[in-house]
Amino acid sequence: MREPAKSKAARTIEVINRLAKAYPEAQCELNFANPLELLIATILSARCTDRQVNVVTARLFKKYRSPDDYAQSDPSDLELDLKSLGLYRNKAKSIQSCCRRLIELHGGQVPRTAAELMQLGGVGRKTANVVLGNAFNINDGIAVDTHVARLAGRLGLSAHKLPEKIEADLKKLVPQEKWTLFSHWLIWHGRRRCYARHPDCLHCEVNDLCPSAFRFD
DNA sequence: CTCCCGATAT
DNA sequence: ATATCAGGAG
Repeated sequence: MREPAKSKAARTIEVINRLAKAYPEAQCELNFANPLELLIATILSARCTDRQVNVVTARLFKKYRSPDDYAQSDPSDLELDLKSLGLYRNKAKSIQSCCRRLIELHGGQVPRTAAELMQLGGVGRKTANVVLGNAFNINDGIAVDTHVARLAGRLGLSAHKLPEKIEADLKKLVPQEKWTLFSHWLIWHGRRRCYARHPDCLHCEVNDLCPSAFRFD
């Protein structure tokens, strides 16, 4: 007699327990010293690796220390500083409009609600959730990036493609106090085991809980 | 939906 | 050569 299939809720809790044990040190891998730096770093992280972002921000954060520094800088100068990241024109434009509105609407301070963050240029749900969770320790949402989207699909936790819908599914399955950490666990697992191209299901800590395991050979 | 885009791994 | 990387705007 075979075990009845676990409910999705119970499976999610088991996945959380396993990944928490596998990655006890999981945390944000973008380097930052204050909320503004995390906001900028997260805008820059679109479609490029954290490692690349950290190389650029190491010198960027010495050159630009306040929203005014970004807002008043020559756009083409800022573009050059961001060139190695790709999408650098968009990112420069986003940072400048973001910092202008930061000054106009919030006195240069980074706001602490998703709605206010998303009114800033270049800031969507994912970036807002990252800043709230990692700069302010506010579990207001689950940051759904490329890794979280991919793993939520493979693990059978959401059948949707749109990040907002995936986030809504995950919020029902994950205890709110773990929303920020949950993103980190999936991201760390995505980077170290559940790769986009050839996931290492053989050594995966949750392969027995994963409906997609060993289907990538 | 398309566009933005360089660095890296395969 | 091609896929992928902490997405967001038009």
